[in-house]
Amino acid sequence: MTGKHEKKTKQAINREILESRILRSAELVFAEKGFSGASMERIAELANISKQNLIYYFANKDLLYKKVLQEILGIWIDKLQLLELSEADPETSIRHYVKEKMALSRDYPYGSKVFAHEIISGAPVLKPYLISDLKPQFERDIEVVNSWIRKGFINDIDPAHFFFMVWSTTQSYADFSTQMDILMGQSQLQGEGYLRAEQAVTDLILHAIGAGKK
Amino acid sequence: MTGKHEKKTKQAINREILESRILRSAELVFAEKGFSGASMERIAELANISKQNLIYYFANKDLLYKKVLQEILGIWIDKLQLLELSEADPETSIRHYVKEKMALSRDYPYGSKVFAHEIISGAPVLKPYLISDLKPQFERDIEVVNSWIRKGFINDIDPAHFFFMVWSTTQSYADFSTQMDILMGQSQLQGEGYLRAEQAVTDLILHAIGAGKK
DNA sequence: GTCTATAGTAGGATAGAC
DNA sequence: GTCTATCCTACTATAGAC
Repeated sequence: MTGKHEKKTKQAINREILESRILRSAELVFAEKGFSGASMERIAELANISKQNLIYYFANKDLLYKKVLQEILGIWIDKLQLLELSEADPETSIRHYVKEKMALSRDYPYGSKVFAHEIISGAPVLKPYLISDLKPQFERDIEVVNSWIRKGFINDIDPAHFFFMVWSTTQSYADFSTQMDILMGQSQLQGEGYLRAEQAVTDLILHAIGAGKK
Repeated sequence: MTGKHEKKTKQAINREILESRILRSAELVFAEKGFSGASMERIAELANISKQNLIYYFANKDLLYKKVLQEILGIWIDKLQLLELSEADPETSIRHYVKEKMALSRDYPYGSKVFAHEIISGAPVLKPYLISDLKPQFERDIEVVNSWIRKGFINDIDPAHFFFMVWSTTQSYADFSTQMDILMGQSQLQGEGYLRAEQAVTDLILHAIGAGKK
């Protein structure tokens, strides 16, 4: 009935859907148990397929782990280019940057946790990608901040350590959410509470660099 | 020759030395591989004893892991009481607090990483201790900051999110050192470089809350 | 493309000699 | 207290039927 090409497309779409379901399951398990603690069985179970079928789609655990990591790093690098906004004033740029980073922590908490596990473990898999993909962007963004300093728009801060602060602070809302939930009560960081967190972080960071003083 | 009691003491001392050597080895392996990735064999190897002998001192992996976690949490809670300094002005208190926290990241990087792995994984072991030991101190410290705000010493910030920022920023110098080394060059965070980091972080945080304006 | 069965291996833990 | 030998479980990965 259906032509060969149409059939293939449908298959391809199904495959894509299943693969992304597998990747989301893997993300969750790697986030909770780390690489070694994650079992292919558990990932398959969450994706509602058999372990053997999982291996059909992703030949082994290493490959699956690598895919999950590349996915989250790709999203991060894609969404976070301070450079794009270099025309804008520091306050607008930083507000946007922090908002995006906080949104990533809210929308991809498991990816963030997998990334954190990986870096803490010494980045055995991700190291080359940090060098090739993250470092160039980091250096461009440093230059943007330096130009703000030269123009007197913000305080004479250390740009590298400033970025470390923004990253660690915003990412902690994903990585350390367990601790925050314990200390504040879980409800304090959902819905409205998360907006308050975003506002608080933005305010602290803007004051930290003296933005908005013109 | 030696009396019974003296002998026992000597044994006890040797035991203590060996146990702390084991704990340091375990800290390192748990930091690099997480709980599941760490093998008792590897820990024993680092401590220069046999796996079976390791089990003689620490009956199983869970127990060893728990000990390592309790040790680092104990050190942190012990050294970080903002309350103790509530008599001092905000700038002095915060300078001291950040300095201590940065020192902990430098001196106990592996402990910090084990802690991070644990929290990211949902704090399955540490949760009760966070509730019983960390939370009360957190609430006292929140009150100290609130009193500063009431007296007009610092900006009207959100104390909880302020602490999250300080913790995540300072701990990232232990947990995310791999990433920092890649981005800045490893030499940039040793010796003098670490002092510069401490200075940069302190400045950013003091400005963030508007301390020192009196 | 999905399943059953199973090979292969790593690692935690125990028993018992010395 | 330390060692050798061994058991047992959990998990990755492969082979082959359907």
